[in-house]
Amino acid sequence: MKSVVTIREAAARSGVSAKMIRHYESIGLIAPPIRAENNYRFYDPRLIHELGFIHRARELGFSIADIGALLALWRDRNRPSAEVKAIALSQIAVLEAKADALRAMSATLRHLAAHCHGDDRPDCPILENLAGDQSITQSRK
Amino acid sequence: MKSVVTIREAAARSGVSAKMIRHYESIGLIAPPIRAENNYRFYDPRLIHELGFIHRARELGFSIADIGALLALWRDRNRPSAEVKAIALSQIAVLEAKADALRAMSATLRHLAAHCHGDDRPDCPILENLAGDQSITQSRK
DNA sequence: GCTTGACCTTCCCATGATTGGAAACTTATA
DNA sequence: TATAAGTTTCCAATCATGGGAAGGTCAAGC
Repeated sequence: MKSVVTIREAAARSGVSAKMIRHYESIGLIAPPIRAENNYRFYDPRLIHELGFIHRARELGFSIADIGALLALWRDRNRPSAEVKAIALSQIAVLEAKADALRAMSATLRHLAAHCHGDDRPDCPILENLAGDQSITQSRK
Repeated sequence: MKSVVTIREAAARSGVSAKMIRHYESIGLIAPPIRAENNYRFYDPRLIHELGFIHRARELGFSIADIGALLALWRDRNRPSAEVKAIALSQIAVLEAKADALRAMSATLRHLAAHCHGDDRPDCPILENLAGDQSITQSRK
């Protein structure tokens, strides 16, 4: 198993598409790999490892900026874990805020849809609500 | 209170920014408003109403494409409510899938962060996990 | 009348992460 | 040698929104 591979193989091993590998290089997130005589990029295990790191961080929703910071901390053997944890906690807060917003939208829509016949008749509380009629969402038990 | 107003007033009344009002017109989501002799746009209550509709639909996370369909249904007095409900149910599914994905990310991160000291010491399960070390996320109680 | 400031217009560009594709080149297969 | 499959760079599109420039228009105050 070769340890220095083309961009296609690096993509397969890291889970990052070849397109995005080039992109991450262009924005300076990863170092440029070595080039063969034919100008092809070749990736060593260290770079592939970093790409895998990026891939997993993206799966956790980290922004590219955050990943840049995390990579810098990861490369620093003496980094304080507090810095990493602070980024993670901030990201948790962002994720939960987004999830809450989506849940709120979903709950409102479910409420409206529950009152919509969903048949051939034209009257529809969903449209009425979007049109500004408050009678559905107003709770006046 | 004038019933035909400038774009600024239409923005204030509908909750859609003037920028976005022009944008929605440019993509055909709303009809072009009348123009005064000086080429200024002027909005009548019907258009302002539609902009309010769009604003509320955006708050519920509908895409512009979906809003176009909803607007068409809204303008059609004889539309079957089933079509509206189908769009809403699809949107609910999208929202909940996104919320679930965010919650899963958050849960994983919370789990990792809980095991991170968050002090001056360099060892950090968060970075270890991102680096590909599975020992944290593997649950082997 | 002239200046100032607050509008309006169109146009281009940026965001964030990713994908698609074109044009040109190299390599491997048949 | 033809072809298919890789690679390179560059440009563009996505989605919804915002920023800003450059110029036209309008009202108020002096």
